[in-house]
Amino acid sequence: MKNYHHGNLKQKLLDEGVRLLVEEGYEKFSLRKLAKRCSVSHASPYRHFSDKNELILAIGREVQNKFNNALKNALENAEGSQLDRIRAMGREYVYFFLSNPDFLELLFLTPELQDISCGKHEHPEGSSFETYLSEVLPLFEKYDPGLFRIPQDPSDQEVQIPGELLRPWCMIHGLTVLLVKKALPVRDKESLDILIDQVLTF
Amino acid sequence: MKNYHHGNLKQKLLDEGVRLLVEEGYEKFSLRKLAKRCSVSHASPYRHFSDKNELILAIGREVQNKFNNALKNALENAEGSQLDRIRAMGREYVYFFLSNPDFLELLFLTPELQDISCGKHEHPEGSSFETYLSEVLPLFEKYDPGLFRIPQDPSDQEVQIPGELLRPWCMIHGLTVLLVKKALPVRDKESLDILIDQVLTF
DNA sequence: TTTCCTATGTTTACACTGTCAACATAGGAA
DNA sequence: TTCCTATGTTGACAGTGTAAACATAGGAAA
Repeated sequence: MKNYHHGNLKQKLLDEGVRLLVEEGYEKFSLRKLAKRCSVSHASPYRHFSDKNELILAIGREVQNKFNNALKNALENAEGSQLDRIRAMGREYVYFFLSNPDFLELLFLTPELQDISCGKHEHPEGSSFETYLSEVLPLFEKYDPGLFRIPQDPSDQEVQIPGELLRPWCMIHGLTVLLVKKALPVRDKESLDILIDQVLTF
Repeated sequence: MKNYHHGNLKQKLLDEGVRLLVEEGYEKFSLRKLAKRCSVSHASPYRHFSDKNELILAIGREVQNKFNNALKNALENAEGSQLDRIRAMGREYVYFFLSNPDFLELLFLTPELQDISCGKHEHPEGSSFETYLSEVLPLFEKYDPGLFRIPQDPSDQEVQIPGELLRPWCMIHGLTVLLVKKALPVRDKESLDILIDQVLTF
């Protein structure tokens, strides 16, 4: 039997998994469909992931990395004032989820993935919020960097995120949800960018 | 056979459905479990709802109504300046989802439900965003009410929501997500309220 | 009262799902 | 050359959504 061993099934599962997720949506995603797509029997994913949850979590990390890189690039290539740079990142934030609406669910709603996107830092890449903080931090040298650390023990903590960083994040995330869910109609990219700037005004 | 006909199964499915959803979470929710809970055979829900989706959509509307009423009450009972009243509503917004985290998924992520929570108005109760707009509108008499209408045809529309209303909504929704997903630790209700006020400062 | 219709329930069946255990083999380590 | 293990396959199982065929309670009509 030829190609009994696949070679690099794990990565193929991840790549094809992202595609399947985009095509079918989170609800209709299934392990067996994914296995079939990779031309492999329905149980073989279990050699690489202990669980469906574990697979989706890994896919989430892939998407998370893309998202973080997109934000980082936008921030690094932006010019102008601090506010200009934050706005550039905000645009990228919106674009990212607008062109892949299912990623919004994936990153912020999958029960196991919420830790990745929002807070706890079990894997080295860090959460999008942490990336946001650490990237935006240099724009605000006046603050003590210690202020931005997300505490290890959530049970005994004071609110530590300064409003100057928290508020843009809340704002742009809320706007993204409204846009992705089509609560706000936008005519074209111009008016979208105007809307983003309008919202990111402090 | 006694009680062959149930009496009011439809409402019981909705009530028990909300409970099941809270207990098991959105992922593990199943029609058959719900039927068993209602002491009824697994196919009987189909006499009242054409679909699992349709049932969840109906449950969503129940939750939506609770949510809208909670916001409305908070706004009506609030005193003080316009900003004070918006902040009161913001607190209620956060409390609601913090005490029932699964409702956040239900209202804003269920594919079919996004229309309910966010924008399109197929049912009379209106979306939470519309409720928000129509309730908050009186606080801003200086604006033309026409500005706040969500347009019927999304394809040919200008951005029409004034920033004074859009920004608080984005803000409080983004904050809610961060809090529900535990990205931001809060010690107690006092510091939570401080955080909300901090974020809702314009 | 009797008849019969329909709303609402049940039963059975099917394809599909996640998951596991038993098995098979490719390809490197000893 | 031998054998081990990582990686694949096959078959089974319980649970899922859904549809079709069937049953009856309880009111409408006679």
